[in-house]
Amino acid sequence: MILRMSTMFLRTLRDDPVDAEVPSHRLLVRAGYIRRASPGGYTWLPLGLRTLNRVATIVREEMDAIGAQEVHFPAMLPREPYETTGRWTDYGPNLFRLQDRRGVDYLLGPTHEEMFTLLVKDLYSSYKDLPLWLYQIQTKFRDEARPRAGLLRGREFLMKDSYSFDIDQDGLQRSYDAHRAAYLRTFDRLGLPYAVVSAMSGAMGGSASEEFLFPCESGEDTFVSCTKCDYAANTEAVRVGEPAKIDFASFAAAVVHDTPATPTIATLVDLFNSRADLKRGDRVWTAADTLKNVVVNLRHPDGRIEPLAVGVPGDRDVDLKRLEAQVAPAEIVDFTEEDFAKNKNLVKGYIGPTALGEKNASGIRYLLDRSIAIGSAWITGANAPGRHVAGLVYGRDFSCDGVVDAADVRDGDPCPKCSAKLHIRRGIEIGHVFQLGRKYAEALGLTVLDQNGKTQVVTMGSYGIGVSRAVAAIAEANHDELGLKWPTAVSPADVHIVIAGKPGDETAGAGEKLAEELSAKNMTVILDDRKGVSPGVRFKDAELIGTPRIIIAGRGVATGVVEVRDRRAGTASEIALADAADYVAKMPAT
RNA sequence: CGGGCUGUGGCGCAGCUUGGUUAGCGUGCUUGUCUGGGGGACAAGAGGUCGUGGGUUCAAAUCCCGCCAGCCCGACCA
Repeated sequence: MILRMSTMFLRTLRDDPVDAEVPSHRLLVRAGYIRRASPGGYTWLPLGLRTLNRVATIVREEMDAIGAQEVHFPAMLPREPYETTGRWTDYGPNLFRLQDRRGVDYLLGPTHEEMFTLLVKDLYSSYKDLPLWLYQIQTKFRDEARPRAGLLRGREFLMKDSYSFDIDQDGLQRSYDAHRAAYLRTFDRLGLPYAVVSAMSGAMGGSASEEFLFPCESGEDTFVSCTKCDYAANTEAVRVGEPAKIDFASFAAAVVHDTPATPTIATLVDLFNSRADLKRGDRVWTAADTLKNVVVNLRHPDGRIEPLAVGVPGDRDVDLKRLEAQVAPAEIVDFTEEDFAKNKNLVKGYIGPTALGEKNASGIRYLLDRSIAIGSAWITGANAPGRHVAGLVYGRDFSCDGVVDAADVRDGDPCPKCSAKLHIRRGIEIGHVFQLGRKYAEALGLTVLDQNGKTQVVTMGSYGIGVSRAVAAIAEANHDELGLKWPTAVSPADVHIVIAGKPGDETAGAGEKLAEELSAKNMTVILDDRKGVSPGVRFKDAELIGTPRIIIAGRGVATGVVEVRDRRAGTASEIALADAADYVAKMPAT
């Protein structure tokens, strides 16, 4: 197939679009792959659509290869199934909702667990039919509060979602493993580097869940990987080990001190180190000796607001994403000045554990970070303006209503598995495999009869790949200052022919002939046959568009050679015109 | 959700402080001539509800208010 630049619907931009910050967004717009159509919505131009389709094809091939079967649902879905599973409410403002002319509610599907579950319920009723793996490649809608970074976080995007249906947990594990393996092959073929990280969430119990993250500075997820063992996890999912108990039998009783004007951890530590009666003999006090207590509000899906206090070591911040993952589906919202005003037992800046907890004065549920050991002694708020208490011992002087993983995770923290140092990085989520269990099957009544004629609730898994996001991630991973440089497997064309000679000379004929030969070998060729465009522009556009091979039909044609460039390796060789098509066809994929 | 910055031909920008002829520059686009291996040269053109709605004024791109959109930062501080 020959794509002629003279007629292709394409306009490359000389300047970077100013509103595009991340490289993939900037280059995909500049090279004429996509155009913004609405906040978080993008139009795919011919080049972009070719790449999108190639990514989708690879995903499809790998799904088909493990025996999954493709179906296709509507994007516009009825309310009722989502009402049944509670997600009409749980998804909150992230769900696009609409009504028909009679006022009946619909939604634009953010993901399709309910519909797949009902489809299988509709048609299957025996264990003999299982396992069953179904998938679709479908446009998804999520009303993101802040779409950004082009395709990386849109409100409308293309996703492959698949679902497995098994009679029991063993079957689910096999389905999960098969999908996980297919994902590894898929991302390898797409030329995307990835880290597979544990995304197991406390609130979800033992359900296994792993994310495939493309490591990248502009990513929105933060994950850790161990420098020594194979442990890797989303920071939200990091579970630190239980600390050893400390014997506090010999500890002195807690003492309340006047600590005027110490509303922050830094001022508090400075005061303790500068006052003769407070400083320690053996070492200076640090922020890690203090216990800070943060109060937030939880907004439950039904709209109920519940205050929650969390205690973490003073040298750490509360990681709201981590905390939110554990209180899901509740969301965390600010604890405001008005809330402080309403609860007289909370003294802002001087909140201490003795006022917190369901049994204490404030009545606010109080959770302690898991890293805090029983028997550890702390400097912390004394619940009175300008007063702190020192030597307050957990397990002797105060208690809590539960433990939580809330403190931020840092580079160099010990690995929960082997205690070596953790390395922290950012990444873009490009895939997610998840053992759903029976939640949806139970809610929607998907059961089959087992070999004993007994009714069994089906066990499900769900597996997603962000197809349009993968295009952006591949662009992030494959570009330089000149433009894109696609892996062979997803490039919009296999080769780009630049005609660099004078108009009317033999270079145009040579380019045409080469294009025909390559096309006959089943390759897709971009042929720059534009009239009156200078060689410089042709070179720049070829590099910007970024096919892995570029052929220059220029001054060499007179002596029977063309230049063949490897855009990814940055190398070039002179090849005889007559051999060029064979040579390019045999170049290894990169 | 909060804060900051921004919105002027396709793209990148100036003009706004201090309101006042026909809103300007680069690039891109059209036409012509030249050029032809790194976004080439010269010339002549087309293209604008100055994001949007309201207000102030004799007069608004410019001042004021609302809204919409974009980018960045933040979201808890014991």
